[in-house]
Amino acid sequence: MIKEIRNFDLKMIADSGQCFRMKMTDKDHAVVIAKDRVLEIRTVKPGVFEFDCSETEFNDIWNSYFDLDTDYDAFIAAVPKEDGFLKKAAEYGSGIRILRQDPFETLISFIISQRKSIPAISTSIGKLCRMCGNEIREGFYSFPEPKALSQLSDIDLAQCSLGYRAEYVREAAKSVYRGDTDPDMLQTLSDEDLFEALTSLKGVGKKVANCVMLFGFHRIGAFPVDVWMQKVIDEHYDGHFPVERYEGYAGVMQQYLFYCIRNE
DNA sequence: ACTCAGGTATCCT
DNA sequence: AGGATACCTGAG
Repeated sequence: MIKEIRNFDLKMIADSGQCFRMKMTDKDHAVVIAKDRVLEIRTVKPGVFEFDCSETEFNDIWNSYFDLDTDYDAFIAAVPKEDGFLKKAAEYGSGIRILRQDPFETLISFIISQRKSIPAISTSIGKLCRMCGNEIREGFYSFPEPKALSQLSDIDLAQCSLGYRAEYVREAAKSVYRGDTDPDMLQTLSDEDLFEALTSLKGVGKKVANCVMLFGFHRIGAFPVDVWMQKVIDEHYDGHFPVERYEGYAGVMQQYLFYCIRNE
């Protein structure tokens, strides 16, 4: 499958921090694991990509996963010229898209993310998948189902280097497995109610809830503020970022800012 | 060996 | 309400 795609850069997306299961295998090859699928992508030349899947699979799965029907130029163009910093950041990160990742995987991944470095997060998630995901291809494992994850022993969880997050992960998995937390139901909630539902889970605070909303439920108005974002906001926005100016898509701006400062 | 990491719960005032 | 503190462990 050869596709011409605007605003799509493999390395930018892999490094954007929204996803822990997409890796660059070399300069222009990426491997993504999502659901029960593994996908390899190659940059043929700027703006042109080869996907190692059928056209049907591309249309059914990956087109939506990479949010390819959304016009990101419009987001970039929406930045007012008064905000030179964001303007520059949006140009710099113009290859980023907000992936439509699985809600359960995103929830667990960002619970794990607290007080961990990105490499450490990837390691933990990789161990979890190997431990109780399905081997979908030689050496590649799917993200665990809620049932499998909720049934891991303390020893199993400790082996995944979860530390004090182990209880959070187990309880969240249990809650989903029991049906108390139902991703399909959550999807129907308003942003406010979704935020409430997520933060009612132990180990899910404001930042994690916003990441899960943005990356797992595609609520692109969600605006996660972590230590990096706080630094930009303090240094460039006098302590307050005008989220209200970007009502409904502030999360896209967050990604541009985040990517920019992480790579400057 | 030593610090710090994409935070959160809990315990204060 | 808002501020301080402990927390598991791997990566650099």
